[in-house]
Amino acid sequence: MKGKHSANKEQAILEAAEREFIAKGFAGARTTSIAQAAGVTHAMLHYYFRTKEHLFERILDEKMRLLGHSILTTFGDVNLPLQQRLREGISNHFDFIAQNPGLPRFIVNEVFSAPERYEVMQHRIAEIAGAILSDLQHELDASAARGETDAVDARMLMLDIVSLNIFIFIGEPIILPIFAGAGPAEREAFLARRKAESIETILRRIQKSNP
Amino acid sequence: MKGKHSANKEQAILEAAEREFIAKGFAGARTTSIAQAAGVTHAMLHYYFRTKEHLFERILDEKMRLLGHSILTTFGDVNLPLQQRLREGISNHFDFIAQNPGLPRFIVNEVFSAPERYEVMQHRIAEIAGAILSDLQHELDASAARGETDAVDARMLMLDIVSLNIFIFIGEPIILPIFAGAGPAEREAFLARRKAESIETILRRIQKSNP
DNA sequence: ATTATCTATAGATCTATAGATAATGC
DNA sequence: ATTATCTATAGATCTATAGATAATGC
Repeated sequence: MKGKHSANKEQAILEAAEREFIAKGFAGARTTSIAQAAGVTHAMLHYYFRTKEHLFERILDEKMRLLGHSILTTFGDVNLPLQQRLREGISNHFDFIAQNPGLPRFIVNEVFSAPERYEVMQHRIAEIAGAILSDLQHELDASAARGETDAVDARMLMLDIVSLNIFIFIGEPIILPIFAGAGPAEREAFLARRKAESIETILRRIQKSNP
Repeated sequence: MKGKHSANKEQAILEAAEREFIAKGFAGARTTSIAQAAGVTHAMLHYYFRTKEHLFERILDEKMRLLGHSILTTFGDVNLPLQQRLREGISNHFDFIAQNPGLPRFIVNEVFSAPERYEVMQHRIAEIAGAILSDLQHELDASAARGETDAVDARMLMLDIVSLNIFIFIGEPIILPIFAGAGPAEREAFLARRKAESIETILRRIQKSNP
């Protein structure tokens, strides 16, 4: 059984590791820096997690689950009318990313630099995505058949949403200084505009062209 | 003056370094691996470029210029009508990224992990972007005034284009296995669809809603 | 004479572990 | 008795350079 104070240190290491890994990636992260940031000696890190790799995978797994979950929220409430559902889904997805702005870059990088880490999850993700997308496709087709919207491929629409919502955060260090400004208030305002823009762009994407 | 064979080796080092840095980032790259891939002894790398940092900046600068240039192409031929201009600009931009698929991720990562490297270029980029955007805004406003399109903010539209075009490539190792397939033919077909989707989405973004 | 290349190694990190000591729970 | 923590250090890389040797251009 774990001692009372151990939980603090183990947790402190995990939190410090999350910051370090997300900021610098696996290769750039230093176990000594993590230990220092967590306020423990370096040996403790190996006591709890054996290796750097081990600790890293613990963080990566958690973050991958988080990101996967965020995609699900994009589909919103199934009981709402199509446009309303999209509106809410995009908004929820955007808000989630805004609260975890470093997440997409972190995952994409680590999957890229070590694809084998991702292979395990791939099938599971593909399965879930397939199910949800075919449901969305049905709804899109029905709406088009009623003449309320133009026909569109659900997969393309999904990628449009994710692209519009996520790219800003991945490119933030380049984009923000140019388009917004340094202050946090300006950042807030800019993000609000981007969120509205995502929604507007997607709704126009399915809007009937020649009524 | 440089000896005849030196150019080959120096160039070989640069090319190997580009691959290594883009694949693994600054922290993950190994000068020994670069030398080996270039077919030279490790000492040669330091003979030509003194330090790893030096070699890296050489690559990063070149790639940044390249990416900056690619943004310019997005604005296409100024003499064409608005829709046509956007169509061609988006297509050119997409094609450029498709030929340098690792570029956006590389730049974004290195800027993120060392923002001070980017500060120098920031002002210059902001200036160029500002000039081009105000020109595009004029054209968008004129078109809206003529009642041909809906009004839209040029900066938002630009970010929409860049998001839609680039995100696919940044997320490629995650997206492609799910949405397309492993083969190069499937990749080609998928990319063609995405390019068409970018264009369609942007044109619909400015399309007049209530004619 | 200068430039290019190689061998060998110094010096700096960084991860990981061994082994001793302190704290905790039964 | 078991779990947590610390000190000290081994062992593995990795970058960088010193110093010797070979190739090139004048």
